[in-house]
Amino acid sequence: MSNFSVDTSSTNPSETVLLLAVDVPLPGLFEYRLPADLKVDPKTFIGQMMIVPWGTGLRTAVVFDVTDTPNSAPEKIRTIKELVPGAPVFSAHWRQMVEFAASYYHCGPGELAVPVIPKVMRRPPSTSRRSIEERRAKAAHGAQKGKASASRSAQSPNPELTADQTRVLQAIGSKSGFQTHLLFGVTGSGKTELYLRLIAQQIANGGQVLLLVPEIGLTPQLLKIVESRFPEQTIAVLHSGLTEAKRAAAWLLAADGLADIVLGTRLAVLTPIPNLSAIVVDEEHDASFRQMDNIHYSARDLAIARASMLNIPIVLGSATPSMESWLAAQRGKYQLHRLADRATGSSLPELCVINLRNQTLDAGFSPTAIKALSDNLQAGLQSLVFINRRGYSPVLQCNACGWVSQCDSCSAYRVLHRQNNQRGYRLICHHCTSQRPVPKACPDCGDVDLQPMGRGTQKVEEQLATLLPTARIARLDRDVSNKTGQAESIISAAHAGDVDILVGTQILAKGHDFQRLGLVVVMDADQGIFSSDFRAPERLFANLMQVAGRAGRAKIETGTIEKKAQVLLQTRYPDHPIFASLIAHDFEGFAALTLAEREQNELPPYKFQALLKAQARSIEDVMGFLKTAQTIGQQLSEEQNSEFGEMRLYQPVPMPVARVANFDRAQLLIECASRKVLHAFLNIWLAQLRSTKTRARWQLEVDPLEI
DNA sequence: AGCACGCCGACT
DNA sequence: GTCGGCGTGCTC
Repeated sequence: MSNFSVDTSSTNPSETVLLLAVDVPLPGLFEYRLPADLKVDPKTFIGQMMIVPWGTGLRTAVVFDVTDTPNSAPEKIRTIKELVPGAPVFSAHWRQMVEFAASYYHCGPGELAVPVIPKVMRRPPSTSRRSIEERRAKAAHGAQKGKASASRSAQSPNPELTADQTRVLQAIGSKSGFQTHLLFGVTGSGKTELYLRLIAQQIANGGQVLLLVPEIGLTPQLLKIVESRFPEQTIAVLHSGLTEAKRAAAWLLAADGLADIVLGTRLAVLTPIPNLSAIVVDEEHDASFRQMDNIHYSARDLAIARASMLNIPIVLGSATPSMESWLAAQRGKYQLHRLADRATGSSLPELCVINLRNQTLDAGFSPTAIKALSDNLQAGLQSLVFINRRGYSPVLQCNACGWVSQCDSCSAYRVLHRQNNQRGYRLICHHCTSQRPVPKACPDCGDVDLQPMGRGTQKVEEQLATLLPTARIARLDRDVSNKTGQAESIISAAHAGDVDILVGTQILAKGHDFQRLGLVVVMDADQGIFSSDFRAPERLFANLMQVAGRAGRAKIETGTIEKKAQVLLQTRYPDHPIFASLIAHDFEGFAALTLAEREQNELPPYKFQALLKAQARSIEDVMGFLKTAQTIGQQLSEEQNSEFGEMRLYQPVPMPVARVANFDRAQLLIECASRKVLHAFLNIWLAQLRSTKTRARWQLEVDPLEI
């Protein structure tokens, strides 16, 4: 206890105030005063969680610092309502990381800091059902009990490492301190086993390990593997599908240093982990590491920043690394480790490209694909059919006058969906989720000849049933997986062998092992080849590799003959170089080609980008704002002796879907070869934009993924 | 982002 | 005459 007291009388010219990260999308920290009767050194509150008045209500906040020289006028500074007892104290390292992230993504520190705290712990103590101390005790008890029951079950023996795995494990272990390792290997090459070995090494030394995965809800296998390998250890699982109470319990185990392994999705990257000694990011290329609810950040990049600040190793694993990571490895910034062997001994699947041109298709399938599906069914094996469109049909059209099922709030069509339970159909907009019944006759001309154009998962499922009447067919897409339990039951039915053909979207490619999978059909491999988004081919390659990986996980034996799993890619552009790389399972060739193209066209990862997005009720307001922003930016870069001479500002353009829910949307891309210059520019530019009067709502996205 | 204030349309 | 839509402005 110090005698440092807080003088609230306004005669004192300098008073010590706390600087807090408050959960609002405003830059910087906010100044608050301690209650006058509290005679405690304000510094002792650094890192504590507080409830503070904000506007008319209350907000959760974290104390980041103190200052003797507040910026606000004394009468503007409000007093902290209360301290949240029992909350973990956020370490200097954690605060540094949040401040780094806030400056990098040009958002408020509180926007990042507060949402990582479980909701039930963020409330004022008086309104909480359970105190944090109670939660903590319960979580620790639960973890203890979990260990006890786990240790009774036999621990699965560690599999023998391949020569490749041993070499990589040694290479990673030989480097101490911060190092980004890029672990490159196809599905089944044994990346997971390496993660487990690394984790074992770290926890043997008393460290905590953070394991980040794309979407844990869909990959319970990994959790099972980790649990069975570490029955004596405490594992904190953090993902968006948990109940708030469970999330709080797991989070406390991590934050109190009790969890040996923190297994989580992107949300977990900012979890306080006091003894963090290594980080693993599985499927580092995966887009789901990006964007949280509102703020767009890359969990992978933040994980690297975190490892760097703590001077600890980080391992990024992928069969198809992002171009950013691959280039960093080429330049020696990351250490590249290749895992060439297929550790499970199963062969890679055979990929075949099917030219759709001049072919008579049946239900969207080429004759080759239908024959393959039928043969695979005869052989008693399972098939996966990929179609990247939800619903029955992407658009409903009037054959007489050309009317289409345009959404009246968005620049998109309403998609025809078959209702899950009833027989009926509805038109649903995938952007604003508005629904309409299917009109009996054309709203424009009254003709009754309304035709569904194109096909989605529902139609494929229906048509396949006609084509192969004996096959047991199931469907898996977001519409199905949104209904609780439905996705799980379909997956377990597929695992149990009760499904012959599984039709679905990309959701199917992630982390499922189908033991008797003999065939994968990709109905339309073409989206992405001629997309306006320069990253589309990269995503296509990663998706197709992942899909192919599904088909090659296990050796399939029919009778005495070993059957190689087959992947059929239907395309109208069979000569596109992407397919040659795919057939050869040659990511490196694809990456070399892609990087050369990116360098030639001055695109990331050779350039750094930021995207200013704006929306308003009228397109004039949106474009007006972005034009102003462009002019301001242009002036900054053209000033005499400007350090921003190399900044490039593009013309504002409407977004690919220009209108959503009656808001017009447009964007302005800016780009620079130097990250440092880009961020210095953004700081000045954004400050000017904030003081620009406009009807448009806007936000900045750093390192945008989709343009 | 919330939340309050303020100004215009369709209803008990 | 009001309820409520959302446009606008403010938050230490």
